Amino acid sequence: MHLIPMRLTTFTDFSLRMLIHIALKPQGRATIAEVAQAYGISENHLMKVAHLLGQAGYVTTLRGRGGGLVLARPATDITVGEVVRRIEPDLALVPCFAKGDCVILPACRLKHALHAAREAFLAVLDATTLADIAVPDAELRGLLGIAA
Amino acid sequence: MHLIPMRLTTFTDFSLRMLIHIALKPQGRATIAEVAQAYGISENHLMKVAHLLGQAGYVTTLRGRGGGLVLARPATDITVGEVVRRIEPDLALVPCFAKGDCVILPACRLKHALHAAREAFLAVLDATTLADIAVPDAELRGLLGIAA
DNA sequence: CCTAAGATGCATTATCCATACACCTTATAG
DNA sequence: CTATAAGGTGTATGGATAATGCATCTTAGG
Repeated sequence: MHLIPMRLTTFTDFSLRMLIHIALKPQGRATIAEVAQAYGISENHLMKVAHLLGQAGYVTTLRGRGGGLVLARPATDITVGEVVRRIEPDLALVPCFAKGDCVILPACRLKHALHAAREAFLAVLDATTLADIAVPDAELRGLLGIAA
Repeated sequence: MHLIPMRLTTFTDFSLRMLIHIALKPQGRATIAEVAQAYGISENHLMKVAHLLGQAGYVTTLRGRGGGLVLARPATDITVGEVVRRIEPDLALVPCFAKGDCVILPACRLKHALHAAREAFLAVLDATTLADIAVPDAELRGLLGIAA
């Protein structure tokens, strides 16, 4: 038996917000400072998010003047499930005995149910693409202060 | 947009373990001290768990000598999903704007996807009963030190 | 070569949960 | 009727983890 920490951290939250923001920009380019301001969140933290998104191959990061972030793959090709799996640290398949503190592990049936439930959770997110959640309508752009 | 803290706390973990333990006992009765010892977990914490399980109507708590905990409903009637929904504090439907810190809430499409994913997660657990995960085989009882 | 942008590491702070402790209540045995 | 075994309750402490802040470096245009 074990505990599946399935909390989505703000790190993952910010990752998704950032991708949405970039996808909504007419030219498809945004800077960290711009996203941080739009959502009123920490620029420092966002920088780390941006870096990881770059390393994971979701965005291309451009340094220097006129730089910023650009989607590295089409929005229709990036699923929410994929991003969550990649960004959320504890969603990775961790052996239940990571802490080795459960006695009935070998015979634990709850483990299977929890695993199946988690897969069902991710399956729904796998069916949702960035294009689905970043529809460039006027309302969304308005709320984010993005000119059409 | 928001963040769904879907981590299962040890509180929920203990709740399920405790229910399993009671269900596995030949006479269907267990004490807090006994369960705490079997799993090597905090008796203090377990006591709060036991109390909540009692309030939620899953067990009947009996004070005094010869007391302990007894299932208040048949194991085939208690689903894991039901317990998780009841015990996990943040799984309750919290408005996304609980913190009021997200700008695009009104137009947020990610919200819907996350909500659907959570429902899929719980649906799997709804299909699992306590009887399914507390099968009284020799292995499980052996690991818990429960005599048949 | 100045400035705008991201990269990186470290330190600090905040949050939340698990745990411990202290004391109370209930009930049965003898 | 008292001792003891059980659960009930509230407060306080500690620890893990994550969010944040700060300092410094690197890269690229103009």
